[in-house]
Amino acid sequence: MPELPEVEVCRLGIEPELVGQLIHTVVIRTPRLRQPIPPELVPLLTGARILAVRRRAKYLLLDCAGPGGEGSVLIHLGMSGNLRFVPPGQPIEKHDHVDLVLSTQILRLADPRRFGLVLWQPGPPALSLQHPVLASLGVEPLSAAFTVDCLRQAFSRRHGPVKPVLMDGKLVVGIGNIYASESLFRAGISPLRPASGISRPRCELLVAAVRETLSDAIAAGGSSIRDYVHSDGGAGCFQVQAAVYERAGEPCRRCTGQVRQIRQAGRSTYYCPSCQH
DNA sequence: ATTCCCTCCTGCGCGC
DNA sequence: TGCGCGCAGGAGGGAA
Repeated sequence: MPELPEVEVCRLGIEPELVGQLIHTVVIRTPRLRQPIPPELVPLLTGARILAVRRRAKYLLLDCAGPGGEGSVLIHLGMSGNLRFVPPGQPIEKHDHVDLVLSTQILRLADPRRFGLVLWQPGPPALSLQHPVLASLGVEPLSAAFTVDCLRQAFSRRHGPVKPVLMDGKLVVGIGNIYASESLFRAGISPLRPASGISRPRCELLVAAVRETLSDAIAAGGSSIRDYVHSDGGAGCFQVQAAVYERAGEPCRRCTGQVRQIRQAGRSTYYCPSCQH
């Protein structure tokens, strides 16, 4: 489900509830996610305190310190994961896989498709970025490091269509299938255009478009597409504003044309052929 | 090195 | 009503 904005909205929602809290117990009901949940998580986290809640790409990082030492919990929500606070005694539902039991509430991870991850990186918070799943990730699109030069460098050796390239986390993180289409629409760039051939002025447009699209989505509370829910249970509302995503055949919001749906690298792409070149 | 295809898994909407 | 099919926010691995 979640791309960068949804993960960031989730982080913003859970951070004030989690920081400073003591973890009473951890319950792993379903260890089999995309990778097995490391069983040592239970003894390591029992009695530990949560010091910070950070985000890197689409991963949430819970920095913890306790009797078993310090380390960070890495959580990825995959396609269908969500984190919610529930009161003690809340009945377990079918896809509730992990509980972080705090003093007055439980942080519960549910993930029907089980494409998510819960991992552990021992050591101080700075070391968490060296975990194998994080070590070779690209630049954060909302950081100062995401510049036109950075994007041009990344595009220079990529001769395939720009849309799948934009989704490659080795270059830029956090841009998934929705926001790739939306950002390209905002920049007026065709998803079919070869990445390496995009001019500097167009790269400038794209950097700005990615930043704006992601920030707007965060401000709007994340996407409400399909089963996305906030940690407090409220739905996001970005879909209302989606310019092209899942709007095949509908009128473009900017011109009189129709939104078209194509397939790229196995994923649906939406764009307006008359606005995007 | 880059690019595409497949896979992991469940649920949903659609056509028949 | 029910069944089969295709598709769905991700991302890593392997083949070409």
